[in-house]
Amino acid sequence: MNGPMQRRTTIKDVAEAAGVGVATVSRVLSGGSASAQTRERVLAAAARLDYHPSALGRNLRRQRTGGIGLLIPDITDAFYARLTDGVLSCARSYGEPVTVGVTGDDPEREAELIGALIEQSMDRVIAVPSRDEETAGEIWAPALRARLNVVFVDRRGRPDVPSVVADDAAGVLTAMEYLIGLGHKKIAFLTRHGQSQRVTAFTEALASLGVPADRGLVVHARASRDSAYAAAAGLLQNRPDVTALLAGGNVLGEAAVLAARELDVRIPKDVSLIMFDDVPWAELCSPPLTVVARPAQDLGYRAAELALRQGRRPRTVALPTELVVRASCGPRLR
Amino acid sequence: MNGPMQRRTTIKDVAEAAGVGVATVSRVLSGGSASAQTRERVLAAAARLDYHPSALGRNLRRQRTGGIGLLIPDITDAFYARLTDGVLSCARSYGEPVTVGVTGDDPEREAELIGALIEQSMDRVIAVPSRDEETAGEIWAPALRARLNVVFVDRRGRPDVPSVVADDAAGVLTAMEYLIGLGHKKIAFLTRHGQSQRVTAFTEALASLGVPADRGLVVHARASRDSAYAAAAGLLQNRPDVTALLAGGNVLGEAAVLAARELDVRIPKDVSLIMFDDVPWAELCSPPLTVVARPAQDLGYRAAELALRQGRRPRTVALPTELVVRASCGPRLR
DNA sequence: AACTATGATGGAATCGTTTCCATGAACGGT
DNA sequence: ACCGTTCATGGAAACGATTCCATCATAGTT
Repeated sequence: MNGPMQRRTTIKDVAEAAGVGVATVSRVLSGGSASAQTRERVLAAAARLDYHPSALGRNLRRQRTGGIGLLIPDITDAFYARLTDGVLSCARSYGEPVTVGVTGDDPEREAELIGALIEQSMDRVIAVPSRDEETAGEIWAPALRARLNVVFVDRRGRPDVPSVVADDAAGVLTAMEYLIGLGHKKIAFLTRHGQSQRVTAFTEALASLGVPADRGLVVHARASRDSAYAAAAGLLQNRPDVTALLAGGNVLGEAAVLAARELDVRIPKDVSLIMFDDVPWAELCSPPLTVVARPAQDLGYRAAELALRQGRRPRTVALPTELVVRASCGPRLR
Repeated sequence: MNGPMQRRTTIKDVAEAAGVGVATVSRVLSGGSASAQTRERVLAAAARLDYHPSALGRNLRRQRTGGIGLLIPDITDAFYARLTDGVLSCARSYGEPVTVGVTGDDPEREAELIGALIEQSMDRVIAVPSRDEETAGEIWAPALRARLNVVFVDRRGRPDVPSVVADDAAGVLTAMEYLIGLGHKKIAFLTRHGQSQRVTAFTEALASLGVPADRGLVVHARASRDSAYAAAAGLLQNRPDVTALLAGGNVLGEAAVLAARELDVRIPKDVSLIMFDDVPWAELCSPPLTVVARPAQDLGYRAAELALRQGRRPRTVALPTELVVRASCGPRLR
């Protein structure tokens, strides 16, 4: 701005101003041994010089950067936005910054972001792994070799890395019980990458509730919103026998609602709908959507607590899901 | 994991293995002067030792941390999630990480987060300032003194800091023209902190279109979702003469839809509704909402480009808004 | 008075990379 | 053969904070 750049005040300046050694200033500012008189002089000098320590020297000496690295698939997905909010809340209470990266569920991008975190020696990482156990193991091996404190969230990645997840299986089961209780037998599951546990739970729930499985009723969409819409529309068009739909995420739920409207499929008269995740707009739909609510903020908060924790850590933390019944499900009419 | 922690490979190891000096390794890896033969030997040694430079030494030597700091009011607000997505997209194309902080529109939290960015010597910052020009000036003074490259986004903060904003005034005017064109005279504006420019534009639009202003029709909500709902419900209850409502943000729009439903106010028969920001669920509502669309991702992307830019920068970048007509507005019936 | 223990203090090494600047080799011209 | 220029090269300083360890002063005990 105005005039030549002034040199930033350093610990040497404070030491000189207080008439002590730099080790003494460092001890005073970080709680080490110092007499009351020395402490007073140092703090007065620091205040007078408006001294703010630089993290750069500290980071080099300690061989690590503070803060948390967070890797998520999509920040515009309301669920991941709220999960991020949970991480930020917890991190803030510890005074730790959060560096966010979006992987797009692409393993190459994930590997690149992991490399960047290692380069910064950011040793606490929370991630929604883009791949399941075997490939995630490989992608995350450099991070573990570099001794990063990794916590997976929302999905399990490798068995030896702690994870914080929602009890998806219970959520799916509860939803299926509800729909089957309403008489539905032809229930579709709209899913996408990263939801293999929900797919497994769907199949197992059908078996345990005595409903014949129909493999054609598990429809996979790709990562984009357009693909989700196409999958939903395709299902509603090609399978008019379907009377209930479980959407594995809120982007899929959104696609299902739009496709139903476009095809004049009435919810819940023609098709009952349950979607995963309670997002604010679930209530705004007409009818308001019944959802399997997963505690996004809590998942994030707990993952951050685990990542910031020293010493022994639990292997997996599972948080409960909850069926929130609104008005998008009705009895089977055909 | 297994065995004692191995020391990380450093540039000295590579130098020794290649039989050169560390300055030579540094030059080879960062594009300086080196013979072809030397270059080959250094790169082979680096590959063989699986050497990855540490940013910690570089940061200290250069007196700065790479990456961008981003301060926004609320990551769970769909508009800010998409703005963040835009910042992340641009940053990724430059290979720069992004550290995210949530201010909650609280000046104290903002000041604290600014301090943390200065401590890390993170010298490129994008922020939605929590306050208007005068107070933002004061809060951001330390950042400017520390010569951080600051760009404000979505809101203007101080005149001497570049900003990337949407043309809110034009957006409000277009919306008001549309509503007045439909015959509405009693138009309410539901707003919250940080939207003073939209409020001003609302008042000016009424004046320029010859509609008498009614100060009771500008209703301020506080920062929370609950407060937004209370404000919307209060307005609809206390002012049955209102036939149109402009919501200044998507959280306010959501509150208006919920309150209308709760009070059996039909949209658009009883009250027409336009809200700011096109969010994915605007289309999901019944009826789908007419919106003033602001390009959230573009705002973020352009702000990141500006923040990463060297040399001379434009003072303000204004991106256009667009009225997206769906089905939540109708002619005045009373 | 001498000895021992304890706490405060400070000089300097350390962390890893960048970059300055001196040095030497090689090449071209006279 | 000598001189001047250019390019490659490497030793070491620098960046700022932390932390180790030697030193000294003080207090208590014998």
